[in-house]
Amino acid sequence: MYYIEHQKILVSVDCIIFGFEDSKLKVLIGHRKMDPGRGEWSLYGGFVGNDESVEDAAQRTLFQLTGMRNVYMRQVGAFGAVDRDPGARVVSVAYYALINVKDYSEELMREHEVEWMNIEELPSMFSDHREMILRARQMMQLQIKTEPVGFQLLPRLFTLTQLQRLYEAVNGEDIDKRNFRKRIKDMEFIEKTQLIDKKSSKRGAYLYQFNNKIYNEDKNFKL
Amino acid sequence: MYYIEHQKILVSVDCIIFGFEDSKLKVLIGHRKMDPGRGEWSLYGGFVGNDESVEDAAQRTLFQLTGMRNVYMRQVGAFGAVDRDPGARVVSVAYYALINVKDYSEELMREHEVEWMNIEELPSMFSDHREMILRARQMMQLQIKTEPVGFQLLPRLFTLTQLQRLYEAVNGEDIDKRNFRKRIKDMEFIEKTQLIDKKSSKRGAYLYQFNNKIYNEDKNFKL
DNA sequence: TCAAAAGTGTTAGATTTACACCCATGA
DNA sequence: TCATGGGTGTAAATCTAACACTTTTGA
Repeated sequence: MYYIEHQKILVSVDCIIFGFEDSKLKVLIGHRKMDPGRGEWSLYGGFVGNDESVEDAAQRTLFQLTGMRNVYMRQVGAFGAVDRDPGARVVSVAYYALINVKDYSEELMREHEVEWMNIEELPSMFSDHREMILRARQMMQLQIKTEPVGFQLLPRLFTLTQLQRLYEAVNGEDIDKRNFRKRIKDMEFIEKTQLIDKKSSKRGAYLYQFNNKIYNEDKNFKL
Repeated sequence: MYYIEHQKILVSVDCIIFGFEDSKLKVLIGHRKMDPGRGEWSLYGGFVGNDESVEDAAQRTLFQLTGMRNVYMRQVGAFGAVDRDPGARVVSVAYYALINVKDYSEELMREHEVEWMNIEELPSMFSDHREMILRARQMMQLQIKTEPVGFQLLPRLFTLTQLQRLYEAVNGEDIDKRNFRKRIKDMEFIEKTQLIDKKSSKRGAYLYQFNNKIYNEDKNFKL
């Protein structure tokens, strides 16, 4: 074996799981179930095993929490302050994931005792978890401007108002409705269906869907 | 102690050191001096000790190689494939740094047997070091559009042509000279001095400098 | 009947892009 | 004297931002 003279360190992953509900960007957090720090608000995380990649560990952790696979996930970065975890030296790699709130069963939420917290109203949290969330949000804000990732947070069929509220929630500022719709119309991969949503208004609104095949033809997204 | 049931892993840092010379973006790489992989093209790296943050380890590693402190550095991310290092399981956190080629002594270059490699002509490299460099470059390309980090790669005094060549090298495409200079003129924190550089042309060109104090007043940068 | 959300175009201003010639100097 | 890099302005096209009213329908 090589590098034997060097010190090994615990490596963990933490999942920042974003969801969108009631026109608000939310993040899934719970109360820490182990010492030290038991009871504090915390991200859901796990340790990286010797025989799994860091990426796989993040996917596995997300699966444990949500039962979902093939979820959109991106690395936020490594957090490596010496005293970031009061229990031991742990270097953690944060990932953010985008899921549709409706796909996450309330049953699992109760089982893991996690809840959707409004991103604008984060409590103080265990270790550096709050900074992780803020960094993840910054990255997501950049990402969502140039790649069609917002659809991960919506149901397959969505109204234009929902889509607009999503962008407003992520970026934290209002968007002009007419300008927004004009830009959407230019994107052929956001397809209008003939279905009408009657839940959100009396009049009803057309439902749209993201067509990934068309998007892949020229990947021309800008919002 | 907590978390005792979990496995510890070697954590390393790798430094992607960018420089700018002969109108080309370059990266400092050398031949690996240890087994396994001895002799392969490699980034300069080091292991993270138990009592230093990952960030500090990166700064320390950079200092070992260049003798420089207070260098502009940003994390690229964690690389965690199980078999990325043939010697052992190692999770590595990559950082990129921007330095002025002139500040790096040829003596140290010889001592560490590293050289400036054109970013467009990267050889195949040890482990995932090539991917690290490519990711670092992508991040740098984004960064340099909205923050005045390019000056880190230039001497304190520079000509507008040098600055333009730098942006061309980073983004890999030519820029119109008149449009470029128009944009520069709008930025008050890029100050014209009365000094003339005679090295690069017979006529001579005015030297400019970045004024960080003025920049901090309203941080309005866009290129 | 009225409150609430859906839907729809135009215009002024700002920004971006394309483009060509003269200048100063050392070799 | 000429080759080399330094320096300069304008106009067309594109993009962005601001703005208000009509429609539909369930309560």
